[in-house]
Amino acid sequence: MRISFTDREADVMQALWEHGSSTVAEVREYLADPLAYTTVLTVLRTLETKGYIGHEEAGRGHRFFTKVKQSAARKNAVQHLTDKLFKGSAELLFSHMVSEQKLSAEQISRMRQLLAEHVDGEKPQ
Amino acid sequence: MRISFTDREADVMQALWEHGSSTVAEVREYLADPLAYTTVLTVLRTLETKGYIGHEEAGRGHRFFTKVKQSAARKNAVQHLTDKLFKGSAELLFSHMVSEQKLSAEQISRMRQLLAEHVDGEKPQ
DNA sequence: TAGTATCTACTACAACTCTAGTAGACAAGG
DNA sequence: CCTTGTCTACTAGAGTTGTAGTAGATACTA
Repeated sequence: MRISFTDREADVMQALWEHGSSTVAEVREYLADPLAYTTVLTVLRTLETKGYIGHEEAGRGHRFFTKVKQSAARKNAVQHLTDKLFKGSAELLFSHMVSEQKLSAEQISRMRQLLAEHVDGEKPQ
Repeated sequence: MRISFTDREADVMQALWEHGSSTVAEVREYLADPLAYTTVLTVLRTLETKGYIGHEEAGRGHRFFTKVKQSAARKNAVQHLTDKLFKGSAELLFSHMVSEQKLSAEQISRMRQLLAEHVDGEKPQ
């Protein structure tokens, strides 16, 4: 099943992943854009309807928590982007990132390091 | 200005980038999903309204052509994905790709090659 | 030139998105 | 107990997306 968020939903999920289960008021504070309390609540309920989050009673209010892993959502999003704009080729996406997304020398060297480690992990000598 | 496509719009843009300027009937053939002629036309008109494509008279019909570069759209999409799900860190996205997006050994070695070349390009000794 | 096929333009409509207001429940303060 | 604040549930409305039908123009065909 496809995991996908609208922009605003992604903001809210990000807040929940980052801060753990939260009340509406808390989520509202975490968000960069100033939204009405009810607006945040509506987004949360939408996410719950879609099955991406759940909630439990907590005193007078509710406390919302994620039900999908951030890594799963990321994987899904990267896959979707790859399919839609990079003809399904992760490699193409990668080479785009390297050439277009002006990366610093340090970033590049860290990436090389990462790749080297990954290869080592795959083929333990 | 933000460049963003809905899923269907992305399909159509992909077709136009890949095959060059095309008529409605042609785009319709390029698409994987079987859509009504009028549906394709509607998507094209939406894209035109948004300024992403243009059209010229061609015999009885129209011929549509892209007005934004594929690389620009890609860049924009990667940026957006990075912002929304990777806390704005391209590096995080990259490391996710390396660790989660099961890549073949060949792909990894090609990536390493790419990175090596990129560094050389940056610092011509 | 009358019929048929093909186009674009306009319209439709349900589902989803985004934002928020209002109503009603509930709890705390005095 | 009554007022006030906070919380969720319900409702709302404008905008977008996805899909397609109908109408009317235009061109080919017999």
